[in-house]
Order: sequence, then C-alpha cells, then structure tokens
Amino acid sequence: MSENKGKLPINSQERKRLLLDNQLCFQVYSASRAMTQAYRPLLKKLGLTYPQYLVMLLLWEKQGQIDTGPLDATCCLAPSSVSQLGQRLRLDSGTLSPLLKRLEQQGLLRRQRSQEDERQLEVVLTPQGIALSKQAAQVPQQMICDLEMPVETLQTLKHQLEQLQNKISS
Amino acid sequence: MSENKGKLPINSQERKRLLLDNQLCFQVYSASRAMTQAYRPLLKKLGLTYPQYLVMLLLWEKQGQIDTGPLDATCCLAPSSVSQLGQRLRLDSGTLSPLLKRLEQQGLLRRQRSQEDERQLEVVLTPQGIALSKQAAQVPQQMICDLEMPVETLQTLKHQLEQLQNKISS
DNA sequence: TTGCATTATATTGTGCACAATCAAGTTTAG
DNA sequence: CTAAACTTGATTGTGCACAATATAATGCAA
Repeated sequence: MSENKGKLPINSQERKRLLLDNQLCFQVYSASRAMTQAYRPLLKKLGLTYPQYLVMLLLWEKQGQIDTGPLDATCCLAPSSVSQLGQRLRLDSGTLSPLLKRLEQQGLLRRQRSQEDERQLEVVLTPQGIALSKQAAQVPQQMICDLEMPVETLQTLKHQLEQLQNKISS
Repeated sequence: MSENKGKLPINSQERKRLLLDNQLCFQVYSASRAMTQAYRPLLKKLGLTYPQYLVMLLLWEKQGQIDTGPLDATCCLAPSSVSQLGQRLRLDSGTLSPLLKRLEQQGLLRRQRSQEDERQLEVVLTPQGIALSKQAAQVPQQMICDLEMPVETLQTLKHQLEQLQNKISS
C-alpha cells in the first residue's frame, strides 16, 4: 500500500505514452507556434498578425482571380463574406469579427452588408489593402529561404499534415 | 496605367506563392488547431485545457521518474520551476503564471517559493494531481486509435516537424 | 400573412500566447 | 560591504481561439 505513495497509479506502457517527447501533438503545437514566431518580424513590417495575414491572403487571392480590363476600382473589388473566410480558415465569427474590425480600422478593407442578403457582411479590399500585397509578395519567398530545406520536403510535409488533419476531422 | 486597377501589383509567380493552399505554414497552423480540438472532449473529462494538459504531463513525467520506497507523500513530490516548465514547453511566464494559478485553484498542484532561491517558484503535484494521471493515461491511446494511422507514420511526421522547428529556431 | 425554423453575424466570457515592463532576490565587481 | 548587473516570476495590454448566447434577416409553412 504505502510503497505506492508518490508514484503514478499507472503502468509503464501508459507512462511511456504520456511522455511529452513521445507525443506528435505537442510537436505540431510547438511547430505551429515556432512558425508564427518566425513570421512575426516579417509581418510586423506590414502591420499584420499571422491570422490577419491569412485573411489578407484570401482577399488577395480573390482579387488575383479577377482579370478584367480597364475598370473602375470600385466595381472590380470581389467581396468575401465572413462565413466564406471562416470556411477556408476554419475559424468562426467569434474570431473573425473583431479581427476584421481591426483590419478595417487599419484601412485595409471595408465591411458592408450585402444588398441581396442583409445578414451577410461583404469584405472588400481598399486600394491600400491591394497595395499591401506588393510588400507581402516577398514574405513566402523569405520564409522558404530561411528554412533552407528542399521545397519537395516541405510539400511532402504539407501533404502528410493534410492527411493527419483529414483523419482528425473525420 | 488604368488597366492595372483592381489587380494585384505583383507577378504570377509571387501570386502563386501567396496562395493559401500552397502554404505549409497554414497547414501546420490549421493542423495544430484541429489537434487541440480533437483533444478537447477527452480533456474536458479531466477538467483540463490542452496547455494545462501539457503542464500536467511534465509534472507526471517528473513524478514517474521517482521510484522511492515507502516515503511520505509530501517528501517525494519532485518540484519543477516555472522556468523549467517554460523551457520544455517553450512558453514564457506570461503564459505559465496564470495557467499554473488556475491549476492550483483546481487543487491539482501547489506553488511555493524555493527556500534556496526565493525568486524561484516550485510547482508540486497534490495527491489529486497525481491521481488525475490515472484518467489521463487513456488519452494518448484514445487519440492514436482515433487517428487510424500507422504509428510509424506518426513517428516520421513528428521527426520531420522537429527538423522543421530546428530550422526555424536556428 | 403570421409564425417559426433557419441562416449569418455579433457579443460575451474564458483561456491561451506573447511583448513589454516591473519587482524582488541574487550574484559579482570593485 | 555596496552598487550594479543579472535572474526569476509576475503583471499589463493586445490579439487570437472558441463555446455559448444573442440579434437580426430570410424563407417557408399553415
């Protein structure tokens, strides 16, 4: 009885699995924080946090799809709704609402209710928001260079993480 | 001039690198959140968040190393300092201080200043904290089963993420 | 047309993360 | 010994994440 004092009430196999170093999940969690830390100095120059950068990426992406002729800037701004952004980033309105407000305060985008459905909020880039893509264009390149790892390795890793996430989500 | 209105001021290669789907970092970030979401229902039964679980893992780990004879519970509790926990988890005191206070409020650990160096805070498990390891012992097993992926694949993935993180941190 | 369920977003509250700063204890140079 | 440098944690402020709830617009059924 008393010789079990101060010892964990589990066996050695269970104990081994509880070891932090053995856990993939901690490594994912830790790598994620390390990654956003690596981005931070680069994004600071743009005045963005990493989640804000992700939102801007999607808005730029949408913008890039548009390949119109000489149109007025106001009519070729493609809107995205909060839910669309949330689906891509897997974030809910509780996260995105205040984040988008901050980006609006910075003058990078405008938020306006859709005319067809007033429940939806359209998010459109301002000229400043569009212009910021020029500075941001160097960010991925810079990150890849800093990593000093072959691009194929990174690609493979990305695919494996996709698989992992698919397994988790299912 | 005017035909560039509404288009990104970057070229197609830069545009391609800015695509969210092409970015490893988003996948790491997304997988990390998915992972903690997967843990959440399991950890909720223990009354822990994922970062709290990580701290408890380290304390249990330390506890498991002790293999003393029949000693009083109070004297075989191995202390960990805030900085030691922070080094392992790569978290600073701004994160750990309030987290440890919450764990103390739950009665899972005690926080006390070291007698040798009053700047240091010793964190020791209470009997309740030790007992919780019994419930926690099933968590890693459960997670691995839910993933339905070969353990070697998970091991490989962990190593690759370690490499990635080492590259980032250097 | 009037409810009523549904959908889209906002709000509130809790708990990380992290930068910046502070306070207190310890060590060391002179 | 004493002042300066250093170490260790705590505190403050900002910004995610996310659960739970609220609000408001839409659409459908009786």
